[in-house]
Amino acid sequence: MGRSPCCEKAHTNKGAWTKEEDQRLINYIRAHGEGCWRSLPKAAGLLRCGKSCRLRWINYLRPDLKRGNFTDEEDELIIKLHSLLGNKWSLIAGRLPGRTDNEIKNYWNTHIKRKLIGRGLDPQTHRPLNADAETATSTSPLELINASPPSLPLAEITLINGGINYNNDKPTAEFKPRTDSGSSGVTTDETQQQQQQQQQQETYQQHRDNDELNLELSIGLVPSGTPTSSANCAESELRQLPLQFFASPAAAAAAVVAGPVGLCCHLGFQSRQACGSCQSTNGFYRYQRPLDL
DNA sequence: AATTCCTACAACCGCCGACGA
DNA sequence: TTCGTCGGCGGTTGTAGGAAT
Repeated sequence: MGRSPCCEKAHTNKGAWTKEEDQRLINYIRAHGEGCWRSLPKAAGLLRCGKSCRLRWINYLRPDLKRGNFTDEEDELIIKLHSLLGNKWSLIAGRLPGRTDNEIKNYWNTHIKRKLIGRGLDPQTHRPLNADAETATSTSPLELINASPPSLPLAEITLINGGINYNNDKPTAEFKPRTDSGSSGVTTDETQQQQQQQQQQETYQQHRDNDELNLELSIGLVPSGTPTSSANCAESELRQLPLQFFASPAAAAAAVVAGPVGLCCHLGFQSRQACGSCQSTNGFYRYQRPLDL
């Protein structure tokens, strides 16, 4: 037995919305607020599916929507957030006031993808396009978070070339190499895996030592009580972060997006000099100044 | 001027998780 | 515990309008 349709499709309009339909929807929501989308069309006198009403309102009619082209700052923020979250458009949209997930998704597919390709980066992995073919089936940073042990303390996360480090109170972070073996179903025996990981770690170290490409991205939760507009967020403050535990890796990832987040991204060729907003400790860049998002 | 191609984006579809009965 | 409903999400499609031929 299949699922019942969300609405009676035989008597619903489809396609582009008319001005009259828009006005009916606006008037109804102004009068009654956003409520039960299923019953809204009938109550508002619309021959539309409730889902369609919701989409129209959220993506087009909402008064707080920002219209117009994306700014360069928004571009870069989307790129950074995508490198962290993958295609989690709703989470990304949550960090861009006035922008919708649909809008960002479309903008990504039409503009940013090309922009990244122009920079020589793979839009999905954010890694160099000329990287080895075996990295094509790479794991997204969010997947790496999901692959991490449950109830992970998320005081600070550092993503490095697709790898991920969890830094809590230890100055030396353990590097977790990315797993490039493709689908999670592929398994090798343990010694092979260990050898592979060791090799990857050595390769990574070599790249670091040789000052080659720097694709580091650091992210940390802003300590509670720290003003996000603060010019300086000393690392000592970060150390005092109470450890936070999350019920699931997904919850941890969501917390990264929901709360104030400090981001620092280094693209291009490696230089030992950190940007003004972060500092390097033990080879790992950490943000100093939270980004005002 | 007509036709074809390309781009941008609004809208739809199907799936999933949360929630209540 | 199971089942049905609902809201939300991401992927995909349809189409209007502009550019190229």
